[in-house]
Amino acid sequence: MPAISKREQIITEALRLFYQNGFNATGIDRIITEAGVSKKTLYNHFRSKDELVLATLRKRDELFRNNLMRETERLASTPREQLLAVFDVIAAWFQEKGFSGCMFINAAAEFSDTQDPCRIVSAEHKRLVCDYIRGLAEQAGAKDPDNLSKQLNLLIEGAIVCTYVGADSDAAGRAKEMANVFLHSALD
Amino acid sequence: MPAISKREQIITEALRLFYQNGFNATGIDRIITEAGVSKKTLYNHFRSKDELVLATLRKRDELFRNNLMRETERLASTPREQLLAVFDVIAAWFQEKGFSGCMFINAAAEFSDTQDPCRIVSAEHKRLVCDYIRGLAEQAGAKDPDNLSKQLNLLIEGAIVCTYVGADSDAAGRAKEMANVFLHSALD
DNA sequence: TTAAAGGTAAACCGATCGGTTTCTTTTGTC
DNA sequence: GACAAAAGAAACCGATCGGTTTACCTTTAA
Repeated sequence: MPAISKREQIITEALRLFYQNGFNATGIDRIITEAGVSKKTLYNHFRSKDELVLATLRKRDELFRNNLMRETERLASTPREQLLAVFDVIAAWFQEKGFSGCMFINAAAEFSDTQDPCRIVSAEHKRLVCDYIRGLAEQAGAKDPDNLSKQLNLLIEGAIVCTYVGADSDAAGRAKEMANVFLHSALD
Repeated sequence: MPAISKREQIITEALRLFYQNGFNATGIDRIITEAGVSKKTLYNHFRSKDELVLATLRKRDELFRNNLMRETERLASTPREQLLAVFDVIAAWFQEKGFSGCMFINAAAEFSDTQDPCRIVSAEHKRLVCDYIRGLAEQAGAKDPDNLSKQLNLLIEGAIVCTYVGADSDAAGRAKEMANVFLHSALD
């Protein structure tokens, strides 16, 4: 067993390519070339491209949420401050080179069947991010944590789209200001 | 010259298929079959698939904004009410059968190059919608119409994503309530 | 020592991709 | 009725798609 398993190599490279260039636009041949792996090996680890796509989405969810939680808790110490810090974390994300929007929004755009496993994983990801925020809202003592978390989540999605599609360079900052308004009404 | 030109037939069908199934996933053969048109005719009217995609996006922008303005002005009479009515219009859009999110968000997901003409048209569309809202905000006498329009626009984008990706069934209603908060601070 | 497991490279598969070409038929106009 | 433009049907192009197969090469553990 090598330090980095072949499976991990493939997922890592597929993650990069799918995120950067889209799912349908990225062929298997491209993935195996850049991962430095043979086609047979890929199909030893994944039954089909669909299964690989699903595995990369799950990996992305894991990496994204871990980073979100780590950075949020690094930037602020109290739950209330953390609810705002979330917007600083996504602002930093928007600045990353290679930023290509939200991979799950992108996946939803390419897989039109709502029952497609990719769509289910994408909806699940959005729910999990919202769950994290609701946890912070509860800790902060919000009157209606569920409502507050859904409001902040909507602002996050809006900021992503305004930045990526609308090329609005300060959408994260605007969303943070807007979030502050709802924080006050939910916590004062 | 027939009542409906071949060009219009092609664009109409391409619009449906691209919106419903995605751009890369929709082949030329499928479009000509469903449009009832020969391949030669399609390539008489459009130099390439890329050009057809671009034409359908422009058509979509026209149809979408015309509908948005018409419905908004049908539902409410004063600019202030119209700013809120926008959210009722998108709520109705979300309910339409065949709703597949925002075609321009979807396009941005598939065309990763920011300089791609499709991306430029998509950004332009978002700007034009925002412009319309800013016009309403000006008429309503908002203190900072530009800021208000960007806030409301961000809420619209958030509602679209929460509905389509997150499967949140009341995102439009939530966005409307949130919009009302900013309307009050900008107009009172 | 050996044999299984897992790897590589490359040929191969049928299907589909975007796009072109050829030839025939229809269509609208003088 | 003659004629040119537009459209249709279908063969064809090279490239790529997702996926399989074959043959050979390492590693590793019994």
